[in-house]
Amino acid sequence: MKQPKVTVVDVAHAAGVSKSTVSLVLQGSSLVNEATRARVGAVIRELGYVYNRGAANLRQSKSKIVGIVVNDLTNSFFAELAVGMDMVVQSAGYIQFMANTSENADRQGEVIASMREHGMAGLILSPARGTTAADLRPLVDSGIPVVLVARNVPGLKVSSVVSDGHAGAAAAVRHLIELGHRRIAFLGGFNDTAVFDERMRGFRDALLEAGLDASDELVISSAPSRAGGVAAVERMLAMRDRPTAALCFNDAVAFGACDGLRSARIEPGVDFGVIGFDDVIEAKTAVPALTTVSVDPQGMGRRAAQLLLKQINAGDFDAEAMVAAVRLVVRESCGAPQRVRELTA
Amino acid sequence: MKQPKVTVVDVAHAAGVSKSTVSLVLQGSSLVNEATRARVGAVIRELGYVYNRGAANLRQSKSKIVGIVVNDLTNSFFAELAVGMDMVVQSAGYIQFMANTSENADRQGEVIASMREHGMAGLILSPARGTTAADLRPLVDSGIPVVLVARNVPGLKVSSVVSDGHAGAAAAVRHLIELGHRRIAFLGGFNDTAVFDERMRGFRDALLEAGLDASDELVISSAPSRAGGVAAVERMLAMRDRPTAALCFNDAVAFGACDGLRSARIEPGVDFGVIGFDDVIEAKTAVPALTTVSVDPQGMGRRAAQLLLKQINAGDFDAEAMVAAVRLVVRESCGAPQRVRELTA
DNA sequence: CTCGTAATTTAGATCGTTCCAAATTTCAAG
DNA sequence: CTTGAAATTTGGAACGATCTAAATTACGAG
Repeated sequence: MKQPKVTVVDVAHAAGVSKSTVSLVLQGSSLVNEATRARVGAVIRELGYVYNRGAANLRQSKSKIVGIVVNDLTNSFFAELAVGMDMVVQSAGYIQFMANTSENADRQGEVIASMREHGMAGLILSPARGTTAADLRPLVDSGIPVVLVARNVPGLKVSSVVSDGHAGAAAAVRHLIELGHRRIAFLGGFNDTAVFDERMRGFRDALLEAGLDASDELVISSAPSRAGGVAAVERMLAMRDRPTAALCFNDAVAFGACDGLRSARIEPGVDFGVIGFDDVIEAKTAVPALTTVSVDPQGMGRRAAQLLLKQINAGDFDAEAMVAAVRLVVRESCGAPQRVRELTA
Repeated sequence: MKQPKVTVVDVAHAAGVSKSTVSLVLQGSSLVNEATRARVGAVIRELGYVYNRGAANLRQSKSKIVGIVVNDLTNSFFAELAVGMDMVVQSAGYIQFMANTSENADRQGEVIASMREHGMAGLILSPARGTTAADLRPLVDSGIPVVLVARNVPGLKVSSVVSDGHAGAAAAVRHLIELGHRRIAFLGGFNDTAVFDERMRGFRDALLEAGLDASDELVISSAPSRAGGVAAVERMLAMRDRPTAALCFNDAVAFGACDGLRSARIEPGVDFGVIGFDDVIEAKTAVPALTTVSVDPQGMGRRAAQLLLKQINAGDFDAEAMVAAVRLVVRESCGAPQRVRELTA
């Protein structure tokens, strides 16, 4: 079982040439004679030679490895993101270290350090909650290209690809207003994150633009989860002047909000308008089907990977911020006339 | 920006010792004097030295890298699987190459070859459909530990971690029988896969054990997707002696089956019993909530990773087959008295 | 034949680490 | 002071590739 590992020298010896020639063949150089190339190729296959990229990198010091670090792979939004990256990384002939941090910034620091030691050429990071600029500064300063995706880290001069949370939230709110709602809440999400901030500002701007109330009490933050949605909706229902609709931080919160409404005997989509954010897979099949802001995570992942590869290949580069467009997918939970709009979107 | 990369020699020079001593410090050897260790450590931090694991591996020829190759990361079942592996791999101080194959065996071959060139110490593979023993033979023969997970590849002597499809299917069928069903179908899945075969046999054995009809016409294969479920249920409804319940190949098929039943004005969970397989996240929140066989993919991932690491550390090892237990989660789609059983499971 | 140029091939240094064998330092006992 | 064992430190050869500069071979022209 334990093969004694064949190297270029073995191949060279077996083919009756020098290791330099074998190296040339490996690189597909045009310098080598056709007959020689064929002979060496045959020997390579015969001996079952496996190229040692580590040894090569040592000399060349530029690897074909990128790092992908994601905060939560069990969330289908981020899984799609990762798959999008995977596609372009693979077809560019690179391979990726990929790690999940479970929103743990310490763990994130460890895996990034480990990837660095292993010689990654660049990193795509969907940062864990609580990631600070200081955490990433050493990496960025070392000159390794870094692309942040989905979430930004304030105070850091690196490239990023994020969705247009402001526009998405505003579009959602405008739609609710159009449906006749006049008092609208924003539910869920931790209010210390950049993503929350952006979506919430979109929410507020759209209200102000329509001359409606946008006071702070309408913004109820909570964990960005189903449970958080339940909690937030409870607090909302306790208000004296109750809203008639809500934009939720993400789809998980929206589902939780629906749960909470039902246990108060309020039917989401009929008695109360609910809109989510992200358009996760379940949004389409839930009851009622969730109106939500669709983000195309796979496309975002692809774009982030393309940006990273571009920066790796360019010796020098500047930080570049990309904002991915979003679109409102109208289904049933907002109480709109059924499905009419989704078809035209 | 472009740091001129500091090496052990630089550190050695700055600390006034030899590179051998620095190496010793790096490895935490007890041979080195406490004062020296401290001084070197300080210099390392000061210069921002980054360990080059590639160079080290070259000399030691044993890396801290494992490969994880998954057939479909957008499927939450496999995403959970990957997260389980990630957890144990990370805490063992390893780092993983991770790639998605989208059920493409060619792509799978490419990424595995690439990972090999990069020097992975072992591989966990959830094989793409159509993977043959011949595809993996060279890798296995090279002595690199391989663990197959979720799906097996017949004719290959490697370790594997799979769920107990036979027992799960049998338990589901017994439950349906207990509820009074006497004619039960098996819907969906490609009948040329090992997983299909196993679940289908569990289905048939449970029927025979109860003295019920288990003829071939009750097994209707199709794509293992929502669309496949719709198609399968249509064919089932065209039978003269119509079943009153069905076990589905997986949850996606089960959802499709529900869709198909509804468009025939048959209410799943009331007029017809449906059971799925895998217990994906949506199963709990669907309407009706899906009765299904729960597999604990994260636990399976963890076990697979533990097995792989064990084999990597053991110089020599034997192929080991693990079968993960499953449990039936009774919800509403099978028409059972609501929720009673889930609480006791 | 002999030459010069183009086409091939090659020796040997190098990348950043580990590891062996040997050298050096330390220090308590004689 | 010596001395020898224990404690530290170190030079230099690997590891498996690439790369440079130089060596060798081929071949058509004179």
